Amino acid sequence: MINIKENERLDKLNHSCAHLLAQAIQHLYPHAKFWVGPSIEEGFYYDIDLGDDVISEEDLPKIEKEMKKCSKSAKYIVRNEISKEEALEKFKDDPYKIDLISRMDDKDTVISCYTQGDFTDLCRGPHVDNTKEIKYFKLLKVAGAYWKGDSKNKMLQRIYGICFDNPEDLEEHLRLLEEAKQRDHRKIGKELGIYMMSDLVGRGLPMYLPKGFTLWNLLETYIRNKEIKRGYLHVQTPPLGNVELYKTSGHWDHYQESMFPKMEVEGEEFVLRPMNCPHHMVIYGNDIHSYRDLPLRIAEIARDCRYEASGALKGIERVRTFCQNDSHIFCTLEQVKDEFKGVVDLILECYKELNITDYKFELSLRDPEDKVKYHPDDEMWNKAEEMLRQVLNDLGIDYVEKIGEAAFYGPKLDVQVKPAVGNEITLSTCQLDFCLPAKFELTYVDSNGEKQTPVVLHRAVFGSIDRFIAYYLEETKGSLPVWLSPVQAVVIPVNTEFQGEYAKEIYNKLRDKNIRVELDDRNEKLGYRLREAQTSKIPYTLILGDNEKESNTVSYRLFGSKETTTVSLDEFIKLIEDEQKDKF
RNA sequence: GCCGAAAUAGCUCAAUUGGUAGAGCAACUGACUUGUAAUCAGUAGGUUCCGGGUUCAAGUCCUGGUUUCGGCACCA
Repeated sequence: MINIKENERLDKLNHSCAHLLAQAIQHLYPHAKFWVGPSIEEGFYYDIDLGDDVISEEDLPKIEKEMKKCSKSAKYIVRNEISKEEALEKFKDDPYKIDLISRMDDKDTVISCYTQGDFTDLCRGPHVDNTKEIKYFKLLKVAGAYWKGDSKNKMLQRIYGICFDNPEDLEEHLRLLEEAKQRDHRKIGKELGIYMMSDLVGRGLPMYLPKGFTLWNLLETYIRNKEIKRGYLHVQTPPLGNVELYKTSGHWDHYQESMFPKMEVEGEEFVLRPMNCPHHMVIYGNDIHSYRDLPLRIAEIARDCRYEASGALKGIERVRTFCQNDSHIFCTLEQVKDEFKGVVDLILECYKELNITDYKFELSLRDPEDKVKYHPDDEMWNKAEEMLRQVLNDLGIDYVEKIGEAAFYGPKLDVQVKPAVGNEITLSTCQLDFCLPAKFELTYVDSNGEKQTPVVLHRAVFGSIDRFIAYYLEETKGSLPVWLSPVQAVVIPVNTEFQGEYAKEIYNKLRDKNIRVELDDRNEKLGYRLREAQTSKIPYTLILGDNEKESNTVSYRLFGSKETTTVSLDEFIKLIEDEQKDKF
């Protein structure tokens, strides 16, 4: 999908379209006050204070009509530069503009305004020359948005839209938006019987159906085997813990609002765990460790519960209980770089095998100003952040730095992807931690016989299995690779009476080989059953008629293809086995 | 959590200004025995998300709640 910000002309056009929107709003709602209206990757928006008025989606056509009228009036968009004092005077009745102006640097005395006909807006520009250039646009959605992005502030109304230079591009964009909706994991997940939700169970609490759980188990086996090959040691710990555990870790102070409330039993207080680090710290502390034991990689596919804001829930992408493919690597300071490299290498290896190509790395750093959230040890932070930077540079990995996105205990590397609908999400994460081991008083004995505190890397390749499945369904449009398909093949006898036995025989033989196969010998026409196999996105459809029965072969059709290939059963089995070779 | 919208059969959706809740698919029964994306006929299926209210009459209007969707904030 096109990124408006990357195209100078479209960037300008969309920004100007935001002004056109504001002009139309001013005509229709004369009391409206305007905050900001920038262009963004997917078009533009304008944040508006309408007082007690409400704009809903059904008002958009009316606003678009007024915008068209403003566009047709063909006014030049004229830039004026004024001083700060003049600006303060000019916009004295507009608290939002006053706020913007007064925050501007005093040295930067020149303030620019853009005027088109009866509408003037404070703005840096640049803009297109004339409103008549803004022709092919569409208002897409209305939303609430906090003033200055702060939830403590008043909520303004935001209108989103997009603008192009010609009707074809606009239409194409709208088509892509529609297509994205079609591959939303919530839609595919329902169609393919991956998971379900129930009000009776509770919101944000997904239940995986047989097909979904088959996929889940395959992913678990896949990643666990990879970890075993890389020297990880798997453990199992309980999905809840004593409140003291989280007071020790610091999560009680830093993370409580995301946790389900504590429960009290016989005077003891417990919480459902929101993450697994504390448990793993305790496991490390169960033994004394020599430097010879390190790095010690403790891993677990572990269930966590987080009390996510109700408005944040989204299918299985954002839920209130999920499983992390988690690990904590305990190591010496000298080992951090190699271990970190190992984690990045594992992530890249998995992405390659899963054919995930559209992702980016983010290095999340602390906000040095935020002394409340972040452990106040600048030296520690600087060291940790520099270490991660160095490894990324060594590996030649492109990344962007994000200030204020770090965990409270250390900086992290996140792998970000874009889902079909909505904001970027984190798929994988690797976090460096100099804090928790000290809080749990963890030690190892170094070569001089002295106690040292280990460093910990927190990492998850599948940040959550649930979220990974969500993303992967969208990436593959539900058409999973053979080695991950819940149903790899379906056997269809052409005629249930004459080839039914042969079909059953083939079905049984495939099942004996651990191939995930279904038999469709319902009394329906071949076309009907074939269609269903295709809409279920099953990779192989085996069609067995007299020809196959007599020659002791199978004919298969690959998902999405119209071609039929006839082979012996052994050849077919080998075909499937080859596709999952080296995956488990 | 906040702003806005929505919720009708298992699924996808209809139902004029308030006036008899309907279709396709799926399910079930029967017939048909089928060679590469929907065989035909019949049957059954509903507290119209849940409470309360207005009205002769509510899927439709008002009101409280629940869930979902689009955003914001938060985030694996």
